[in-house]
Amino acid sequence: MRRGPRPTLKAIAKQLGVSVTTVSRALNGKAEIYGISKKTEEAVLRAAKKLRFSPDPVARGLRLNQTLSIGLLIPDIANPYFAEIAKNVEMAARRAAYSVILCDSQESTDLEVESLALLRGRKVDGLVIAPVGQSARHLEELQDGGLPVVVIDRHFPRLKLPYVVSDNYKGALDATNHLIERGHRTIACVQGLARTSPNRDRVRGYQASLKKHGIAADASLVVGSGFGEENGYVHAKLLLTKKRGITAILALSNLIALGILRALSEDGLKVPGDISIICFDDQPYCAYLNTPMTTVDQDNEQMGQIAVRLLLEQIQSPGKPGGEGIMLPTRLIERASVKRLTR
Amino acid sequence: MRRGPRPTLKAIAKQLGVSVTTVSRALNGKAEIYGISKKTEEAVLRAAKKLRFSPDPVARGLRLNQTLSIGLLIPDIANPYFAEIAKNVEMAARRAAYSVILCDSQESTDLEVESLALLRGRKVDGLVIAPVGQSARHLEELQDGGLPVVVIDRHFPRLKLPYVVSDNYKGALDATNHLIERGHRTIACVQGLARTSPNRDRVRGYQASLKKHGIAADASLVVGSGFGEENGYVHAKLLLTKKRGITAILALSNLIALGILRALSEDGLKVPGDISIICFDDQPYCAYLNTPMTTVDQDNEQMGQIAVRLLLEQIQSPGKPGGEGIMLPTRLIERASVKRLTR
DNA sequence: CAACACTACGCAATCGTTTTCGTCGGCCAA
DNA sequence: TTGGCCGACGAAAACGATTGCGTAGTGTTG
Repeated sequence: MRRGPRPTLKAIAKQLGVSVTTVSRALNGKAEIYGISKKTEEAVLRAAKKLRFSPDPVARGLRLNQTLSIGLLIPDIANPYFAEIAKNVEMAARRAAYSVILCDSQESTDLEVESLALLRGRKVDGLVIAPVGQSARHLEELQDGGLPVVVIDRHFPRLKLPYVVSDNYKGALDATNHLIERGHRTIACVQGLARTSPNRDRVRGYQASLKKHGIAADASLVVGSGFGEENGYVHAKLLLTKKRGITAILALSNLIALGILRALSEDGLKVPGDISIICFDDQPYCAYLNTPMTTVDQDNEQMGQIAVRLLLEQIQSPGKPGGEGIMLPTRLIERASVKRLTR
Repeated sequence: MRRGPRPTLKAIAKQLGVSVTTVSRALNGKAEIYGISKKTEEAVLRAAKKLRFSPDPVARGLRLNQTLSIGLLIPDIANPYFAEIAKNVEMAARRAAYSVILCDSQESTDLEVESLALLRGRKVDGLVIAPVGQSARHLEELQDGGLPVVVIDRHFPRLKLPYVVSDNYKGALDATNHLIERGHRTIACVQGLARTSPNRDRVRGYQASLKKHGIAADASLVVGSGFGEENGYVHAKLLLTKKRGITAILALSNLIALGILRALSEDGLKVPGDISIICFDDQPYCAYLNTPMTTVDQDNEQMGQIAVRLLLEQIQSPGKPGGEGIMLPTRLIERASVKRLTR
């Protein structure tokens, strides 16, 4: 269909015997402002339609210093949680005529820094970042407002950048309450990366619930050091051998839960018969595990959409003091992995 | 750090008292060709380093008609299978200094067409497409070689575009052989979208295995009409009520398998005690299901990397008759969802 | 009839690079 | 002395779109 090179303003201008200026103005709806006759305007519009003209975004970008694209920086796009966020970011951006340039930092701060430079170099109009979360040094220089940025999933309290995160505190609080209300008293918590904000908030929520119910916090029940599966496996194993009387485990990520399941299965323990489990981050398969898993669902759909909305607001009205930050509610999805204890 | 506007060629030129031309040539390593003295060259290089100069890709793109970006068009980036492919495409592209513009067609051919236009409009240097697969009309016009393209996952035999797909035929053949060798004779197949190439090839593989072992093909054992979970659930239900003697099911996608598990669980049937299952598309959680699932693993890591390699080859040497297509081997991962029958 | 306003446009600069032609001075050979 | 050649660079034209100033022509008014 589309034969040869794409049409340019010049082509249309020559065909109609008018100047490039006039064509540009007519196509940009500025005919009235610049006093272009209806006749000419319509002729231009018709010609443009016939030739399927669309302005070259590269040339446009050079002149206007605006690319109609945003950068999306994700620590691991293969993680279904982030993949879903990416999907919603893409959809929301597309609706606003923006394209998404995807960068995967592979959970490496170095690659995150490199990607940031790359995206700036490409002159994206804005940035949605799910930071690795171990360091914020390189993010600080984004604060000056040169480039609109929204941070998602993990945030840094000291950073003055708008963010969208889950209410991790409340999520963990609810989950722990749920366990305690069903008679559990000795509840372990297998955590992820200790120095990240979601992890800190979740542990705080867990501890707050215990305190509220008058249960003494046992520091040795909070273990783990990563959001991956191996971490869940190892620490479940250790917990099972070293601690007595654990009736429930709160897993601070999905993969951690899978690791715990593996450990339990090896030891012949049943869920929820022997041990109850709640984990963060609902996934499509959670309902189809042999024991459907009770989970703390994060609204990553909203997270992606809101992030883009905040970003576009910044882009459209620069200089405004970018929002403070938004916390999305979590939702406890009850399935079958928690047993009601009767003593 | 980076204060004010980024440095330009002109800035460097003025500072050194040379022309923009000279700066450009020195920076592009063409000093010798154009006879620029070592002295000048080094001065330019030093100044560029000091100012942290990097050429504006937008301006460069306008002049060179090349954007150093590729488009990645995926039917559903939230699907972990595609997310993993996307990750590998991004990594491979980055290694070659290309950026990835992500488009999600949401399994809609209309959106696929729209995205294609958008990516062409953005003048990407190449395209990696996992087509929705229902229609190829809009892909035909990509054949003329104007824009380098590689098709992945699903392909169209009549389309003269290089592709990278799994050996779906062999994967299904192996899986069915595996079942038959363990004594199964009445094997159902719950398929996905019937008109897509992976589905066709898998069904052919399934049928070939039956034939090889002298088992009459029963057309009513091949059911289903989509790769989603609901399809698996519904057709498993129907199979269980209408057909007798089924001892194994081959699920042509991961989500289908989840649906089947749900149906079986509702009917109180155990895997593999009552029914054996093998499904396509290994996922991280497959090993952690209560009955770890035997799967046909596709090498989506390779798929992404090879796709990018093929694409870059086309980009770097245009006019060459883009490769024929590549089939990646699948791998049967044995876990515990298949029972050995003894009669 | 000169001054002015208004209509309907066009010229040319601009964005930052790359690249096609030069140019200019010096040196050497004829 | 002059022609040729080489070393070392520069001017300017692209690439395609946008935009700050014009400005030619027509009509109106004092």
